[in-house]
Amino acid sequence: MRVARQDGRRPATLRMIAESAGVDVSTVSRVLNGAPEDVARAASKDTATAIRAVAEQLGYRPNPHARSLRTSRSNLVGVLVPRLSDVVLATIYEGIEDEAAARGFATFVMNSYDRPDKQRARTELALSRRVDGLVLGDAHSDGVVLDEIAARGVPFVLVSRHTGTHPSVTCDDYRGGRLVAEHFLELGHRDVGVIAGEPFASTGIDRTAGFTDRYRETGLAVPALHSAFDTAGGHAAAERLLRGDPRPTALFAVNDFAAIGALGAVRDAGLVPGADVAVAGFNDIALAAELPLPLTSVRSPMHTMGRRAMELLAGLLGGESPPSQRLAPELVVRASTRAEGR
Amino acid sequence: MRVARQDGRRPATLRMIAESAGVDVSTVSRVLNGAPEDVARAASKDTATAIRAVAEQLGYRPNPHARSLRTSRSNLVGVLVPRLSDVVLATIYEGIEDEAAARGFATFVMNSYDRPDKQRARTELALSRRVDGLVLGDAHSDGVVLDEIAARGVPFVLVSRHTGTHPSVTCDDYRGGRLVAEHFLELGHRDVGVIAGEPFASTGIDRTAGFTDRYRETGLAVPALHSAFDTAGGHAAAERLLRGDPRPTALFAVNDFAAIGALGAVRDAGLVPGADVAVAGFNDIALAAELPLPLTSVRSPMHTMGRRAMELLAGLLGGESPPSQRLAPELVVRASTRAEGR
DNA sequence: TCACGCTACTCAAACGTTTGGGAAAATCGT
DNA sequence: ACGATTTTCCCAAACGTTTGAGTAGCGTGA
Repeated sequence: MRVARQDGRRPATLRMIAESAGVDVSTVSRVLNGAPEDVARAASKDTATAIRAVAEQLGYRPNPHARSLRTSRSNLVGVLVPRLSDVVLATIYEGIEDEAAARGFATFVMNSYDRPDKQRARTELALSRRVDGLVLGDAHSDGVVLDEIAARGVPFVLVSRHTGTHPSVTCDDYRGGRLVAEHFLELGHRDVGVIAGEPFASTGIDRTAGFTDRYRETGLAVPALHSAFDTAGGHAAAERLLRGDPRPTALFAVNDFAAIGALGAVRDAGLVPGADVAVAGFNDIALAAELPLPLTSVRSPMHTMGRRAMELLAGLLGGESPPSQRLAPELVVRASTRAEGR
Repeated sequence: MRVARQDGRRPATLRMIAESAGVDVSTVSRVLNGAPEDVARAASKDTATAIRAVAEQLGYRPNPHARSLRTSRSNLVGVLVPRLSDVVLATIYEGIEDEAAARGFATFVMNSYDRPDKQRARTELALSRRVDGLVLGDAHSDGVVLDEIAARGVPFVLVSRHTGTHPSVTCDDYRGGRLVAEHFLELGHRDVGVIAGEPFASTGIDRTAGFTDRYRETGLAVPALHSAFDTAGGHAAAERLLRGDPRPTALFAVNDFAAIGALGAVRDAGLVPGADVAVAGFNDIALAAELPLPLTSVRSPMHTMGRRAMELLAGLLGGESPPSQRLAPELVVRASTRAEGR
């Protein structure tokens, strides 16, 4: 096993290798960490392999702090999310992390709890850690914190939510909302309601807009209620919508957790979810398929969104200005809308 | 708004402050980043305030790379978890992050997917980033990867799972298992089964042991089946347990997601969960209370575990050797076990 | 033979901090 | 008034890298 490496001693440095190989540290640097053309001009094939041998034997790992200090590039990126214990954001972050790792970046994640003061404070913290850029999953549609960050010239991309013209990778939420509307219309639902999520999140806004636009096109108005993105929020909103007259026969929650809460509210109202009232959610989290009453949901490519966002940021850091992306959603129909409404 | 700071220009350095204040950079360093006694010996009250004024005006932030290079301390810690999109681990990580931030540490999180090769690779990555220490949430009970890490002299603490004598912060899982057994016994369940989780995780092992020990004390044997920690795993294991003769009237899943899967399996078997078969889980994730059939579960202090783990690591890095901690679990009874079994 | 251009290197400075060791100036004790 | 002490500060080296600029030695063509 190649475990022991350098047990008690300090980590190997370029200088140690240089001395051991009888060359200058600059030569070692170019051979070990330089571009192929650099290494060609820096040393003969023989010295290069000799250097590499010593490096391997000493277990050399470049010191990232020294490198960052010299190059003023940290290969660090900061990631801000509303809340990591929300599985949607956690999954997006997994995508970000995977892509970042593949590109040699390391990431810091932090929760902003969707609070502007925390957003500012956490951004500040990331910046003080000298990140090269940021991936923001907690953009608010008013965009004020974002504009502040942009004004400071910090490269960043948005993920999941979008705002203004800032580069972003999102799901085509509007399209997703329409998909649900189509589905409900096909099932014959004419009295429906939307649990619209937080008013500052483009996800909820767009999903709601897609849905209501489609209904408006058929001449039907749709009541929509804002709510927290969690079960409690969904429950409360559904409760109120179910008191409407006429009572909706189908509910669209812009988020799976809210949809789960809605299922509970339907049951609490003495109705049978899926039969009396159809319920659809959004994101298609793993749990949706496993619920006692499997939940119809719009699958959003969360992991891919994360990857793409990191790709975009890498592009940005490389001096390009890659275009925003909107990824296609997909409706997954399950029992919670399969039985005929009414 | 104090936004503009230093728009286009490079970040402020000690030298810039020193020149602007007419003192040496070492003086500035001591005043700005030194211990109170240091600053006292470094400059008069007046110069100190003058220096601080300039620093503030220039928006000075110490360069962490330069500092780390000089001190060979990074104030970085690496965190390894099986999977961040598991809400249990995400919540623990939130605790870690909160405590780390409060102590001026930044954290890298990475998924190991409970695979030893990934554990090694990710550890290597963290180490190459020069973390001061690690928090490991993915310890396997065989402990081989851990021993390798320990042999390299890297400070680390375990969280959620424990192994050997490595410092750890865990829930008292054994106790938690016993609590569920007590509860089941009080309800009169004599034929029960355990969905035991992965065989390499101390969480599953201890929870199962606590439960079966309690039953053994009353002279009853308990069938236990290993499973993945997710709904699918719980579903499959429950299915098999329900085929037992006599058929169990209560199931204990060592994890809430597995419990949710078990609920589905009970229903699929034509039985009524909560009435025909009681089901209890572990962790008491937020969802447990919100399910159509609210789930009885053992609450484990996930966030606190994270915080404490980071505290422990900080202690370790400070040269102490703080003792491992086992935090108390708490049984939360809900409808999934409230109706009489049988 | 000499100017020339390679090849294979070396030199030295710089990135922004921290920190041990002074040292000049001010203050104090007697 | 003079040595001792304290206050207030400066000097310089070091952490490990990268990178622009140079150079010794060698082969080549005329």
